[in-house]
Amino acid sequence: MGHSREDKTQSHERIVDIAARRIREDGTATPGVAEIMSAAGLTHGGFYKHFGSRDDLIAEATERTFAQSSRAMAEVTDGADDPYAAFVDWYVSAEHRDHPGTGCGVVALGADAGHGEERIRTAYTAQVRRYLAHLAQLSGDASPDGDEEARRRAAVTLSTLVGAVLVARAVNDPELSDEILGDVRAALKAEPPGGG
Amino acid sequence: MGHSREDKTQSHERIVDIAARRIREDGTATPGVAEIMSAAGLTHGGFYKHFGSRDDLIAEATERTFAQSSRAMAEVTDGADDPYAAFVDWYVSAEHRDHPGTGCGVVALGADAGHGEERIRTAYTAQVRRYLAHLAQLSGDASPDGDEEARRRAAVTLSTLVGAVLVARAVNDPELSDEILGDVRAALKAEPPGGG
DNA sequence: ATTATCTATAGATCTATAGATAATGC
DNA sequence: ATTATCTATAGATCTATAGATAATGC
Repeated sequence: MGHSREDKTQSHERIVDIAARRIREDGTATPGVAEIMSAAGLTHGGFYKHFGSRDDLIAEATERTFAQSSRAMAEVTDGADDPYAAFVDWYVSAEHRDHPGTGCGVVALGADAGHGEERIRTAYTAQVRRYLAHLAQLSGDASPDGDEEARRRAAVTLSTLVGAVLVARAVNDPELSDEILGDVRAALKAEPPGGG
Repeated sequence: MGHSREDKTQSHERIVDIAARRIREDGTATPGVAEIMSAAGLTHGGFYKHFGSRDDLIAEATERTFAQSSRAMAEVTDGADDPYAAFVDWYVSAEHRDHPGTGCGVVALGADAGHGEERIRTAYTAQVRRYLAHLAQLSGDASPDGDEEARRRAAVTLSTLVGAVLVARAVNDPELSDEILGDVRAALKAEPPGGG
């Protein structure tokens, strides 16, 4: 048995990390308490010393998902020659499509957030705002209404990114899936945010 | 008791219609056999005389969802002054966002299709192809590479439509949700498919 | 003494089946 | 006689709890 308080903290982190991956892979409803605890190397009995309920874990895992997304977004764009193109290429990639567990929660958890508890929706909404702000900032629009126009454009860009990955994951024809991703990458980069 | 063979056919249709609505509202995993049968005015015991398993019902309900989507798409564009604008306004509307049960399955079932059985993904893929063909056809592109270009554009447009409604349903700030829908409507109509 | 985790299990829920009931349809 | 639906229930699964165990930490 692991027993120290530090062990407990590490167990907690491990449980949340695993849940954050599993809910993106299979949705918030699918992974059970026993499965998640087992993946964390623990038995299910101790779960309720860590969380008040399964819903509490799912909410915490959702929040962690978006914290990870924020970091990933910054890592991808920071220091890139063309941050906007780097962001598009990262988001609309076969790699991202094929690994939802480590990918963006806005696409993986979109449907679940729509059906879910307020705490999940609040975390989701905050991440959408961060994406919009980041995308708008990447657009170097210098026109008078630049800020407002950039924000409008960011909403459209985000919708396109999210929709492309959602559909690319759902179709069971790999060629069609690749085609959608390729078309969206090309279109978004051909008309970058500040380019009008 | 209702007993005739016609009664059974009607019961079957009612069960599938209700399931097709409920899976779009809450996902394919949520509605139970008992709940769906009860909503159809029946008890759960008779379910397995209609379907081999719950999964069979969900697959049939998915297929019905997309059959309904195909009809809705045609109704919206047929006879419209500007079929493309009519389609965008219909898809990216508050009405569509607020009524997933009668709306498009490509957005409502996207995540479930990604996790789901092959039969669901096949129905989903067929509907994506129909949307792409319809959108490409609405684009009156007369340039040499018109067909190919129109198809590429359709993939981008579909991604934007789907992503906008997914995100608009998930955020819990009504103003942000309305803003995303409004921005996407304006952007897609400002740059219609054949317009370059 | 406290506590992090374990084993065992209660209680609820869900899919699926068995057998009864009351009509239809030959 | 057949069958569409009903009542009742078996069996599996899942969340949550109770009590035991073996360390930590004062």
